[in-house]
Amino acid sequence: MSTRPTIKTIAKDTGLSTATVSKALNGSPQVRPNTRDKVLEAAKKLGYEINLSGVQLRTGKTHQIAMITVISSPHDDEWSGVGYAQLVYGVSDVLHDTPYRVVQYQASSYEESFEIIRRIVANRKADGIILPGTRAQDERVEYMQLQEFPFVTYGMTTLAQPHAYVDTHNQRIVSICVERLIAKGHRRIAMLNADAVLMYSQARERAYCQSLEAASLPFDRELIANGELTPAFGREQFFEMSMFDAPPTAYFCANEATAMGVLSGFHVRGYEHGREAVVIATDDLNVSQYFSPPITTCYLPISKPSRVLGEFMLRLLNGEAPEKLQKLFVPDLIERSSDVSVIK
Amino acid sequence: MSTRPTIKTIAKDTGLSTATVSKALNGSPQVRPNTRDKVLEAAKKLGYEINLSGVQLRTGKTHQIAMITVISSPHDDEWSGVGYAQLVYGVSDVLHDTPYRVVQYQASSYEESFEIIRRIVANRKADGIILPGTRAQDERVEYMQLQEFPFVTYGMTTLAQPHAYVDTHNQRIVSICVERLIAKGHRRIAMLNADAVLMYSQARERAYCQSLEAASLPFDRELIANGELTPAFGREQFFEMSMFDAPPTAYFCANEATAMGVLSGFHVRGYEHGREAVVIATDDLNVSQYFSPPITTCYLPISKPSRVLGEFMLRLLNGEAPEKLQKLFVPDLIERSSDVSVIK
DNA sequence: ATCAAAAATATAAACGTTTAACTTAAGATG
DNA sequence: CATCTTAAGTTAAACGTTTATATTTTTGAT
Repeated sequence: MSTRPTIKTIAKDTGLSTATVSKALNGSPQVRPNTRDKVLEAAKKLGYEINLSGVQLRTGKTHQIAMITVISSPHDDEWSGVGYAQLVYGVSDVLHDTPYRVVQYQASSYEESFEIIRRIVANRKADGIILPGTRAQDERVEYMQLQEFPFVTYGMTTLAQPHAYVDTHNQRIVSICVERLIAKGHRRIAMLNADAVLMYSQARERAYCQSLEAASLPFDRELIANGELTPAFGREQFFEMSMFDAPPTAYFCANEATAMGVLSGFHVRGYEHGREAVVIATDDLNVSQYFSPPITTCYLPISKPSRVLGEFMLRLLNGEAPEKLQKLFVPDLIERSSDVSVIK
Repeated sequence: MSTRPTIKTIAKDTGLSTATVSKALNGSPQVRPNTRDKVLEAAKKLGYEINLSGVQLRTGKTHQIAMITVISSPHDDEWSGVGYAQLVYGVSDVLHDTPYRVVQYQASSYEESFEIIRRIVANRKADGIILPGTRAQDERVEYMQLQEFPFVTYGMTTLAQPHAYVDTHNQRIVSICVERLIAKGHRRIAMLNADAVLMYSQARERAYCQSLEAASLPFDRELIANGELTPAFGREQFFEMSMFDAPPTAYFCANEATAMGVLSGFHVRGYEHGREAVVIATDDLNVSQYFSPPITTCYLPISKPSRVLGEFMLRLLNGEAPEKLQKLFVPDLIERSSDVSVIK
C-alpha cells in the first residue's frame, strides 16, 4: 500500500463500482444504508481521504475562500495589517471543521484588488471572497453581484442591491463617544478617521456631524483628519492639531493604534492625559487597557465579526440569500480613564 | 465564448494538438520557437489562463503553501497571534507573482498542529509547509524530514539533520541587551520569556545565563518567567516580581506586547521608567517607539525574516538543498529611553 | 535524389472524482 | 400474470492538464 487509496481502491475492496462508492461517501439516497455502511467501513479501514483535486476538476469547487487584503504601503515601521490579520483567524477558525481553507490574496491598491477579484471570479479560483475595507459605491462589490459570485464584505456599501456583510455599528459608536465627550463639556473634538474613501470612514464622519449638530456645536473641518490608521498617523495629527489657536480637548481615534500614537504625542509634548486633552477610541484588540494611562474605548473584540464573516460565508455557499446575511455589531463602552476631567 | 478557454481551445485555434500547446506554454525545448509564438499569441488572444485543478490532478502540484499557526487560547482580550499574522504578509508578498498562494492552517495545540501536518503531507494538500514556533527536538520537523516534504521553519531546532530555517540571532539579542544593562549597573535583570518548550525561548535563557556568568553575576531562577507573550503576561509578571525582597531593576521582554504590559504595570503601581526599574525588549513591529516612554529595543522588522521565509520556500521547491537555506537575522539595537538611569 | 537521424508534433492514457444515462431486479398495480 | 414503477446499482464520459510513446516532418549528409 505505497500509494494513497482512492475511491477505486474502495470499489475494488468492496466489490462495488466507483460510482456507488462516490454516492455512498456523499450520502446519496440512491444507495442502501447497508451498502453505505460497507463503503464507509472500507474507507476507514483503508485510511481513505478524499482527493480534492479530483473534486475540483470535476465540479469546479475549489474549497478555497479568498481573503482580500489591501495594504497600500508595506512599510516596516508600522502597525499596518494587524487588523486584517486578526480577521483571518476568526474566519479560519470557523472553517476549521469544514473542507474550506482561507487563502490570502494581497493587493497593494484598490485597483489591484479589483484586478485580483476579477481573476478569482473569472477563473473560479475560489468558492467565495471575503472583502474587508468597502467603499460606498464599491465597484468590486457591484462586479461580484453582477457575476453572482458569493462574497461577504466587512463593511457596508450604499449600493442598491443588498449583499452579505458584517460591520460595526459606526453611527452608534460615534454617537456614544462624541455625545459622552460633549456631555462632559468638550467643545472641540478632533476625529482621527480612516481614509475618506472607505465607507465606514464616511459613516463616522456623518455621525460625528449629527452629534455636533444635535448639541448645537459648530463643525470645524480642521478637526477631522483622514489617513492610514497607524500610530504614526495619530502622533502626527496630534502634533498638528495641538498647535491650533483653539486646539482640540479631545481626540476621538478610529482605532487603538492611532490612539497609541496620540498618547505618544502627549508624552513627547509633556501633555498629561485629562489635563490638556483626552483620548477616546474604538478598539478591537482591547490593547488600550494596557496603555499608560488606559483609555476609554468602544470595544468590540475582532473575533466576533470575524467569526460571523466565516459563518456567513458558509451559509452563503449553502445557498442562503445574501440579504439575510447582514449583521451590525454594537461595541461596548469601556470607561477607563479620566477622559472627562479636562478643565475647560 | 461563454466558457473559459482551455488548451483544447488553443489547440483548435492553432490547429495543433493539445500536447504541443501544453509544451509550448511550458516552454519545452521540444517545440519550435515559431510554433511557440503562435501558441502564445493564440493564448493571449483567447484570454487563456491555466486551470490549476487540471495541473493539480495530473501532477500533484497544489500551488499551495501551508502556513501553520498554533494559537493555544483564542481569548478575545489579547494580542495573541499578531506576530504570526505579520509573518503571513511577508510570505504572501514574496509569492505574489508566482502561482503559489498561502493557505492558513490553524491549530490550537502542538498535538493538533502535528496532526494537521501529517494530513497535509500524507494527502499532499500543499506543496510546502511554513512552520513558526519550533521546539528543540521538534517531532513535526523530524516527520517532515523523514517524509522528505519541503518545509521552512521560523526558528531553529537541535535536530541532527539540517533543515531550512529563518530565525533571529537569539544569542546575540540577549547578549546585546543583557550586557548593556549589566554595563550600566543592573544586577537583577528579569527575563520575561516565551513558553519554555520553544526553541528560541531556550536559546535565550541559555544566552542570558552566559551573559550573567561572564559578568560573574548570580543567576536567580525567580527572575525568569515563561508564558504566552501578551501584555497581560507582562503586567502580571511585573506585579509579582516587583514584590520580591530584591526586585529586578530591569525587565527584559521577549516582545513588544509583553513590554507594553510591564509598562502598564509601572503606570498602575506609580513606577516611573528609569527610576525604580527599566524595560528593554525585542521588537519586530517597532511599535515600542510609540510607548510612553519609548523604550530601548532590539529591533528586527518582521517583514525581513518573513520575506526570506517565502524566498526559501520558493528555492526549496526549486530543488535547492535545505542546508543551504538557513538564515539568522541580527536585530539592531535602538536606544530610546533612559534605560540605564536607575539609581542603584 | 535518397536516406538515416534528428527534430517536431500527434496520439492516447492517466490523474480522482462526479453524474447523466443505462441496466437489472424487485415490488406494486390492475 | 403481464405491465409498470421504483430502488439500487453499473457504465462510461467528462473536467483540464501532462507525458510516455508513436508518428510525421525536417534536416543534412551522401
